[in-house]
Amino acid sequence: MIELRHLRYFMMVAEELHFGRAAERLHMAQPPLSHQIRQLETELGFQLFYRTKRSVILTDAGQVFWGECRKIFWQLEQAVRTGQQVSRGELGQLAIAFVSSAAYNVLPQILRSFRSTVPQVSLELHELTTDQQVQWLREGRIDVGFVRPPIEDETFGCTTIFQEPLVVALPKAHALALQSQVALSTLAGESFILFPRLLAPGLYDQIISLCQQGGFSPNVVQEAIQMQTIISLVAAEMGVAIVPISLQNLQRTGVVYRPLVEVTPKAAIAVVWRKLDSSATVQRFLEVIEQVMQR
Amino acid sequence: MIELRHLRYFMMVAEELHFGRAAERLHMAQPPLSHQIRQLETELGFQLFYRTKRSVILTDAGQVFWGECRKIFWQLEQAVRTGQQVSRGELGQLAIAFVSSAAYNVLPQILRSFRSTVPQVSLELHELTTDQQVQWLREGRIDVGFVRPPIEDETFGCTTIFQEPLVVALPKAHALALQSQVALSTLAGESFILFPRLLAPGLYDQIISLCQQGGFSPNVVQEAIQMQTIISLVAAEMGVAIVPISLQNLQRTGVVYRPLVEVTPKAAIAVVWRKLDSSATVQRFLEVIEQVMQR
DNA sequence: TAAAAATACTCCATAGGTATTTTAT
DNA sequence: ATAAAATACCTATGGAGTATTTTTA
Repeated sequence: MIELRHLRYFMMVAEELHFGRAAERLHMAQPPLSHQIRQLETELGFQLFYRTKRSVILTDAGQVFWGECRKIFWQLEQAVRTGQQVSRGELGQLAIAFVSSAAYNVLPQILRSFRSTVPQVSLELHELTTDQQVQWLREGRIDVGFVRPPIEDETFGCTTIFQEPLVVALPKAHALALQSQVALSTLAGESFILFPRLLAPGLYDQIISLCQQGGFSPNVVQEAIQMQTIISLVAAEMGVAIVPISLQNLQRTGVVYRPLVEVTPKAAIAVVWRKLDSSATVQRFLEVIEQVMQR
Repeated sequence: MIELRHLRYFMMVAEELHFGRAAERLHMAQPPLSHQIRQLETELGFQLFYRTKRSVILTDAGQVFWGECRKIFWQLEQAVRTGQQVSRGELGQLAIAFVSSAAYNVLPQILRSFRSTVPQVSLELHELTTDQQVQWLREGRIDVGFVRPPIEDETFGCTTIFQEPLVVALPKAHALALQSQVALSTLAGESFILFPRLLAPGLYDQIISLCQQGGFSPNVVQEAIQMQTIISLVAAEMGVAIVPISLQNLQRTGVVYRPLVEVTPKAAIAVVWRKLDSSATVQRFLEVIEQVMQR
């Protein structure tokens, strides 16, 4: 049975064309080296060297075999190297999902930082709602998600990485748009645009309880799934919306953002991943997030 | 130190995902297999399998490493296969030279036959004179030559493979062209076209002594190196020439070939090769020649 | 509790060492 | 005469076997 040892010895003898010197460089004695080469030759079924007692030269077949052996060792190095890279999460692919609003705050920084530390990981991005992300994570279609917490499933790891206050999005022509900040109670009679509770129950409940704190239940006239759509509907004067402050980064003509007079609960964004079977790449990604958050 | 044994074991465990069954298929016991895999993992510096006592699955790095290992084994097979082919002379290249007249008799058959038996040997052909071939052989620029014997050098192997009578090439308008065969003595007064003695001393001497047998020394008015040129000069009515009969295959308008009345010596063609350091490809080539000659 | 991997040890095959011979220059 | 590979024989590392324990589903 051919072993790499045989090939290593062969390469050295082929390089030195001298069994004694080759043995020396291999830190071994000459007779076992001769023996191993002989063994390799019988295993291969052809001569590698043309030996006279005074000189050793490669046969034609030996020369060709030498070239092939180089490829083998190169392949082996490649195998070890890429294996190690994957194990360190430096090579591979990562499927990431995010709620639409995450694209306006944490995501850009994190992705930039991750790409620069491990450029050999290819990314796949999906804009999904919180509940869709939970589903996709379970199915293994994504590896990490940026969601609106809380996440119930105990098999998932989940850390809040970002918190931001809520603001009111108003049509530009709206009377309240003249004020620099808006009191909750003044929104009592307004038409509200909101997303379906299922999509992000945590944030939904925060908004509802905030309204209750202002002494009213919001009159939801329209539901929309994406934050962009909600803002568009505000621009179309369909109503007002309470949204995370980072949505200000989505400047849309016809819409203005105003802070609330009251202290609002913070809308959080969290990373989620499968606690079991999370790859080194995911670990790397989480490390990068931690680093980014510290700054 | 990583050995192919480790990789073979790893491949089997990766295939079975079960140490017991893998060990069975490798005709060995389970504990040493576990041990070898562990050894491989420490050598590599990363985990290949994620093991619970109930199940074995490949890590991401393990999967990648598995793919790389497949390539390694494929490369190894390739190395052995091509080495064997080269050793059998079935793969490689062969530089062949030939005197111009050989192109009209033995060469075509031999090349056809060789190409069909060992199609993976690439051929390089050179039309050279006998003395040039000897030179090129010494310099290693060609591996075999088709020459006009004799060859003095004892380090060369040399076998006559073909013999042919000599004929007279005459201008079509020549008086002797009317005869179906020509007596030597009638050529006594003719102008002769001949090649320089150095190019093929054997054939040259044969022609000269043939003329002497006819009672005259040829009056050489023109020398030419290539047989085609000699025939062209005959066509141009510069003189007559004595040439090997296979030159009849070179039909040139204005030239006719006539046999001699006398029994002529035979012009021979021989193969030459370096006796020392002759590759398997050369051996193969010589075998093919032998076969072709037997038919 | 049962199946499967890991651990602990034992053994022997063989890689590798030493001494010597052979052979080509 | 000498350098270098081959041969003969010996040693000991470590690969593989057996018995047992550990672990988790």
